[in-house]
Amino acid sequence: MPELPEVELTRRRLEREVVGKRIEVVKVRTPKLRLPIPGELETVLPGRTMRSVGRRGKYLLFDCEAGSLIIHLGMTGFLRHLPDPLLPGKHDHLDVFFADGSLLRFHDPRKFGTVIWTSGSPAEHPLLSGIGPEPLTSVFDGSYLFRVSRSRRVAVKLLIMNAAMVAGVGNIYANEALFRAAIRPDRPASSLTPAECERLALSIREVLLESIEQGSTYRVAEDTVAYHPLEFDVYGRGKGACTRCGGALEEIRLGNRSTVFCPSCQH
DNA sequence: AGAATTACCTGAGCGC
DNA sequence: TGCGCTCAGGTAATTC
Repeated sequence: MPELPEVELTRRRLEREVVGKRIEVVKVRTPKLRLPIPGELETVLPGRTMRSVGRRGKYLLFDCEAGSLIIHLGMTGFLRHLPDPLLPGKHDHLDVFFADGSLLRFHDPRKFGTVIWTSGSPAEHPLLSGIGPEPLTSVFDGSYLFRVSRSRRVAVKLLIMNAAMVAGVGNIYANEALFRAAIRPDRPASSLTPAECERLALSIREVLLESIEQGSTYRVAEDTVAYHPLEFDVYGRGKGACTRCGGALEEIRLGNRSTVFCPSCQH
């Protein structure tokens, strides 16, 4: 599933592919996602030029002069820029046709994705305004994590997956970062020491950055979309052995999400 | 305010 | 071969 690294790689790819292109026609094929795709896209976007592609957490922000198209890929969404329009297939929910004949297509089988239009600043949109600091900026560090965790007894894994606390950390990288920081995911957030918060903030930055770097060398084939081939230490390895000590990993559920950790390495 | 729970959705994998 | 079941999970909304 697209996590922050995949969204960032998508941003970089689309920045190369669609910035500067003039929108000619917009077709909303599936209005009913979890949140409806606004029909006004079809009237407000044509004639506008895509000026930039930004990112806030896992939201992609397309500056379209009159406002911004905001897209979240959800679990299974992806965006492709096609030089020559192919006929839309199943789960192709939104097409943005450009004046040069190419096409930006949003595809999402599970319909967890979100498409938003705002005529104002994306940062001020209600769905984005409450998002916490970007994990790859200096605003996010151990002291920040320590400060916001003091009044929280929730499991630390759920804290770092809370977008209001820090943007864009999903289940995969929450598991990986906690393993790297040697912290048990079910520890109450308020029990973390300043040193542990420092390790955790650093680990989150590292796993995200490494994933972006690995993914950037991974070429997406013309008709398929694949995510980076990173091998994980704990995620998806519930019955496996710890890559560090060789002991048995343990799998539990936190917030109804699969959680894997090493009971002997993580404390 | 913080915590817990639910809804949304479909493909994949599995047992039979 | 196919049926029914479970699982995957980000986020908004709801409830306590």
